[in-house]
Amino acid sequence: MARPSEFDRDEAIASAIKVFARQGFAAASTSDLLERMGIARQSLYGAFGDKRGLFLEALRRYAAGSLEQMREALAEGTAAEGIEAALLVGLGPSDDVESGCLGVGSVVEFSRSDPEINALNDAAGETVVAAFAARVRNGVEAGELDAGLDTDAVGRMLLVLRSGLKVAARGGASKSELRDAARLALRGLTSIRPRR
Amino acid sequence: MARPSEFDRDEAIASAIKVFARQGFAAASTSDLLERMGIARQSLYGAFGDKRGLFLEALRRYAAGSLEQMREALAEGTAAEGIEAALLVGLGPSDDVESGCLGVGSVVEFSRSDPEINALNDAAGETVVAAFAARVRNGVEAGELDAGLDTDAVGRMLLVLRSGLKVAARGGASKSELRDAARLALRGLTSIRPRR
DNA sequence: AACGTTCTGGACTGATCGGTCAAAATTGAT
DNA sequence: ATCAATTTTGACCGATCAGTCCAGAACGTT
Repeated sequence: MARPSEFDRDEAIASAIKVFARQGFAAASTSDLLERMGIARQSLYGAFGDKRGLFLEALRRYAAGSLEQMREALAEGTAAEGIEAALLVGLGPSDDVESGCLGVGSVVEFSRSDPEINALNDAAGETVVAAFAARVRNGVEAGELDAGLDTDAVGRMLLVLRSGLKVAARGGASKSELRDAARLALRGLTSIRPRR
Repeated sequence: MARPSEFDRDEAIASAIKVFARQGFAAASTSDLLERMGIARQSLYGAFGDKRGLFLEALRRYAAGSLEQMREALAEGTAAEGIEAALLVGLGPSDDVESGCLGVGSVVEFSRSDPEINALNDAAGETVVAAFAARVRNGVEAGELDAGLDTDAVGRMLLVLRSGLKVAARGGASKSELRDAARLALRGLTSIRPRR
């Protein structure tokens, strides 16, 4: 048999996520990645093909982890509380001032120019929307949210809102500013309100 | 006297804005810029110092233009209509599928790493927030919006929302999806509603 | 212990990066 | 027409980029 790998693939990807999240794809040099991942050049190309392959793997991993975080937060308290928690989880300068969201980062950096990245982001977005929508339906059934809501549309709005919060966090907004913004945008969902 | 410039500075900046908005700062090579701007290498360095200087100039110009667009849209119809229009102006795939927002793009790309860019974006953000807040106050006085609102906080929320919409647009969202998301997030602002 | 296999480290490659330089070209003023 | 000033042009620079190659080290198997 052959000599086994000396590095842990999961740890290496986790380190790559940090680098990509802070610097973006283009600005993260392979040397940066190798240094932070603690592996040799050949190991990277052997294990991930090339820089883009590593990025795709990192994006997949990040999306899965991010979704899991959101699902947990979403289950908290009332529907409004859970949604607010899911919108804010992982944000704010408390974690890492310079570290951004790989999802938002890749959408902004690549737009629709890379089909594979697009497919990944589209799928991740739909999953998040579905999770939000399910919690909204749940809240409506519990009488916590306005019964007249189009739950899918609300799900999409919440994804938009979360993207905006991530941009604001990356721009330096404080946790309390983010929370206030989230609450204000959520006002329209709670309780029955007169139609104009 | 000396030989006059052969290129129009404003046009050159406008072209640079397009390149930077589509590709970001790092991925836009000086060769890309020169080609699209239609000027020679030395002209760029003579007129703008370096690539970053050109970017700063482009960002300034873009922010001013974007603000002007928003002010016009903001004045339309009722407060809610104006705010919705301001949130959506310039967005959607109708204009250019690949062209993004230089403001959001630079925040995501640079985070807080470049003080000069940060100062520009911070100032632009505050101006937008102030414009939104003023329109909200106006709407409250006209009885169109809930009187209990913290208008500054609403202004900040609207900036967050606009960032999110720009990300969604860059990700390929349709105009109607963007409009629906904006309206849902604005529901909480219109008319008096019972406190939970 | 010897072998085959795989991984590691570091030198290397052509391409491209942002930026500079010097000479030619073009202008208004005299 | 000549001159001073300034832009343009295109060649050029070292640095860095993503990616390749190869020799040697480290393993499981036998």
